[in-house]
Amino acid sequence: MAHVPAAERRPQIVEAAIGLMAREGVAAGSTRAIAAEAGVAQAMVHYTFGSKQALYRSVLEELGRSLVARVQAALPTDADFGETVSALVNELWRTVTEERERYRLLTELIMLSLRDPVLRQVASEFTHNLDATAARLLSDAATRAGQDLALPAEEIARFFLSGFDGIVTRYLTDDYDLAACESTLRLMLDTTIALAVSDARLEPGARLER
Amino acid sequence: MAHVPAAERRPQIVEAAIGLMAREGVAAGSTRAIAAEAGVAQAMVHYTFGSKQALYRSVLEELGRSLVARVQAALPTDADFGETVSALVNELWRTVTEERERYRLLTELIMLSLRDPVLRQVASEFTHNLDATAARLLSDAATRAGQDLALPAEEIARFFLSGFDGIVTRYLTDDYDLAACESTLRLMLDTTIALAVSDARLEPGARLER
DNA sequence: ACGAGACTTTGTCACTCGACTAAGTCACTC
DNA sequence: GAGTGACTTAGTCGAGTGACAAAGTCTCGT
Repeated sequence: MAHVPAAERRPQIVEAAIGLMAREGVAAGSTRAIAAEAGVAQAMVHYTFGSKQALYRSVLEELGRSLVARVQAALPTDADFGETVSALVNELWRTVTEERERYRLLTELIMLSLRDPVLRQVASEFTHNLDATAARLLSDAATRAGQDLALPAEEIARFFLSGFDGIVTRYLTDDYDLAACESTLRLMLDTTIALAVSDARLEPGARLER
Repeated sequence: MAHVPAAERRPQIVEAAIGLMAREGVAAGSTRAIAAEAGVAQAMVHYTFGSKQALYRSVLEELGRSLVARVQAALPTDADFGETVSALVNELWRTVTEERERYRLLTELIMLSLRDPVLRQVASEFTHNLDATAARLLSDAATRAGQDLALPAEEIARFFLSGFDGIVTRYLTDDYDLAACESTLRLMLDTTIALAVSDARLEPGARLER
């Protein structure tokens, strides 16, 4: 193997880790298997990242980065509020279905991270980053359309992203019920838009105790 | 260790597995660790269940069974539609918050199961069972209140349960943002009820591409 | 009370894991 | 072009894994 600076080795190993783990699951992501996938010696992984945890951290960050980048790139330049939100949601869904294994890995990795104090931090930042990005996109779209949001953008973002996350879990569980997932997603999208633009809030509160 | 029929040994080991794995994560659920938690020899686990996979299967089934049982037990005897749904959702949320670690384990286990052909089946059945139960509870509540549902009960059930699942994921990710989760849940509940009883559907379709 | 079969234990097998060491090899700087 | 430091490799360590075999122990039906 030719000598390559660690800075170039890093993304190469991260990509190998993503490819392998997306294909065979997080549990298959041993340093040995990842090294083999990348075509380097096992000790290389520890030399480059220091620990398995640090590699996982990089993998998690890379998965989050690429997801957000792809969806943000689909932002329409001129469209009304509903169209803008629809376009973004469509791109998000398209990403999940086209890169299903990659997205499944992201979900697995987040669950795994919750047991590790360091990775937990990364997962938490990922979620908050997603929330903040969605909220910004929402309020930008409203401003551009000259509309006021009926609820705080953060609240709408959390509402939709939570729902989306649940739908994705179902999509991953049930291979073949794509139609049901898309129907639920459509409902979630329509609801979110209605929630965002309608002045009349849906039966205000007090349904939940405390 | 006294001699005990396998039929009694089984739930004892399952409970030990749940306790241990809820506390320390699925990854900590080796047959040795589980046996130690249950106070039996390691070989006992294989004698009783045949394989680790079969034990995990039993654990998954038990977690699902107890969750559904608890929520169903909270069904009000006489209440209008909104109150009934609210009561059930409150009980569901209370279950998740009170037995947080147990519920986190259920989530972890489902994700893990998706990589195993046998366990995948169990996870899929669990989800469908939840959907069917929720749909039945919904249409019963509507019937009792003399109301018609504006959408098929199954669709409403899937909508809510997807959203709930996503909120739980967030709750597990963010220890301290309980308030945000409960606020999103309230929104999800109000939306679901509005979706169920309103004649006017929210902006019918065409927002999602094929 | 005794035999059979269900339960239990100890011990081991073959394998995998993350991490590290020590001995290299290459590329870049002076 | 020599040498220094960054990169690469093979090899190993100790711990842990699921599974199983063999031998021992108890319980229940007869």
